[in-house]
Amino acid sequence: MDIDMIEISKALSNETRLNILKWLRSPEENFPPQGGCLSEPVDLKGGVCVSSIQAKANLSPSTVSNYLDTLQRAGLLLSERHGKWTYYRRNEETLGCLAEYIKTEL
Amino acid sequence: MDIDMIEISKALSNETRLNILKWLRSPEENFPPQGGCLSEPVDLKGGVCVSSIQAKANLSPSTVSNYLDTLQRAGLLLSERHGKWTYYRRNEETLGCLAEYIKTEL
DNA sequence: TTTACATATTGGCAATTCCCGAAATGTGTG
DNA sequence: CACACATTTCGGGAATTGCCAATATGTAAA
Repeated sequence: MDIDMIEISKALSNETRLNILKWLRSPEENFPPQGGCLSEPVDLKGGVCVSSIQAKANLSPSTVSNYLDTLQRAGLLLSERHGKWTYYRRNEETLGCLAEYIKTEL
Repeated sequence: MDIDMIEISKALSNETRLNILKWLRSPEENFPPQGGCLSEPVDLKGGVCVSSIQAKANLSPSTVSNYLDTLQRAGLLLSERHGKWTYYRRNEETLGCLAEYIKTEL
């Protein structure tokens, strides 16, 4: 697992993106139940769809979509598409490596 | 100790600033001996003067001075002036808090 | 005080980021 | 197929950052 510290830092240097990461720590506390419209039940692994995140962030859909993409390209989020919806969740592996990196290499 | 995650992330989202932080982990390995021109011996606590950092970073003095200021305002560096020289060193307290913050709050 | 040197501050242009609306794409439904 | 809806991509104006040269400030030595 290699940490691109610059990409990650850029991704983290925006309040909304930081909040999205924090909200996704407890999806059930911060977002309505997910996956209710899916035809088949799927394990969403705590993932939340873009529109739920957009409603909470109070920014335009395109901005939120861009932010989620930024976080994903930095390796901080994972996404999974089910039907019309894309569910984003935290990538705990990268977040763990990040804390470790800061402690041991930065 | 409060972490301003946005300021810190902005400070870390530049390769040279990241390198400066890493170089300052082992000043004696990365920079010439410091404080040799001072009239009285002082404990520099591993601090390195701007010109030594500038020589290694290979950027203009004003850019490096700005970068050091950015890192200090984010709480990542400490500075101490002795004579004509300003010696910068890592602020390990903030760096420790940062790793802790990422692990427990981000 | 004059000079030299270390550093900090200022001004400015190029590049990047922020955030949006508009348009495009993907996907299930009638 | 046509339509509605979720999301992504595109284009652009405002704000911020990157980096420099020029200038200003602080400090020690001549």
